[in-house]
Amino acid sequence: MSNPQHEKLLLTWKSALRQNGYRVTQPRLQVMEIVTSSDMPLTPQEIYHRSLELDSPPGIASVYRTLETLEGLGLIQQIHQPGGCHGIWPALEGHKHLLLCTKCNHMQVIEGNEEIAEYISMIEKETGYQVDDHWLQFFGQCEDCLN
Amino acid sequence: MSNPQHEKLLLTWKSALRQNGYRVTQPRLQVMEIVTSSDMPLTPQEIYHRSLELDSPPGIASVYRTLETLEGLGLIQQIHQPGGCHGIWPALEGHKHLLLCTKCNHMQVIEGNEEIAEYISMIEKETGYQVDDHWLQFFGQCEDCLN
DNA sequence: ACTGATAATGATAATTATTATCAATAAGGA
DNA sequence: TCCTTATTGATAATAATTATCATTATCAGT
Repeated sequence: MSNPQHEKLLLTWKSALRQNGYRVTQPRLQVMEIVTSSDMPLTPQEIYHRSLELDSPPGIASVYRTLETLEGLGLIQQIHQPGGCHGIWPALEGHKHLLLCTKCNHMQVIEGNEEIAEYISMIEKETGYQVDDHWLQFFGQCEDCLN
Repeated sequence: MSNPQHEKLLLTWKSALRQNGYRVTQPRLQVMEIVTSSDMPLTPQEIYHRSLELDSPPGIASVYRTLETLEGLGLIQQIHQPGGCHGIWPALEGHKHLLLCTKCNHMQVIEGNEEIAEYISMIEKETGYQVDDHWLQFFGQCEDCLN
């Protein structure tokens, strides 16, 4: 509803489906409508429950299938927030940045300094947000995996 | 095994348990041993499966309970990586940074620029990593929730 | 607009992950 | 060593996701 890209995005997605040999079906349209019009990230379950307000809601399986398809086309991505996922690691003291190897999953912790303090105050001014915390992770390959 | 903080961390955790009225039990020790000695984030399932190598492995329920306790004491935290979690959002084009309101879940996308380019090259020099991507999220309160 | 091939759906069973239950066990203070 | 009770193991319950398959609806070709 509040996403201004809503209409434009829907058109893009529909043609992306067609161009890749997928049919533009009712259940897919319903899911895409919900996803593109939301102003916050939604879980598959949340999308499904929102769809129940509609006249002929899609089955839960179609919601998952549609999301799988959209992700395969690179149209959606997962957003990660504290409180989800499962990677367990000893708690980090103070403010740290993470460096993760996408090959071997090795994780390295970097002491966070003032690298982005200026950036943060700029963001606060521009957006009106009060930034309490940030989360900076780098992904790449560690020394071992490069050789 | 490769975590150098291993022994020290275990001692810290054991006294933290005792100081908070928790008993230091066999299953808890087994889980803590696995978590502190790993050089990569592990899911509860991964921890459980690793524990099966041990002589009297803990039950799966105790693995979850131990992790819950350790998290409650602030000794562990979850690490999020692409591929987990469930928040669905239209794919972002180019490089963006995220601003998330921890009260209303509103998400705002910020155009990523060169704010941390210097920081990245410094990290590459210091660690030997090749950084392919990064992930910068800010958490706080949006303008609306502040009022 | 109609038709046919088949991709996609709905309903539901199966699988997987996590949490709850409760009698039996073991930690640790006296 | 004993006693209290926090904790455990086994397993049932719940929740989330994926697989199965007969039926349906999309859309290319008339």
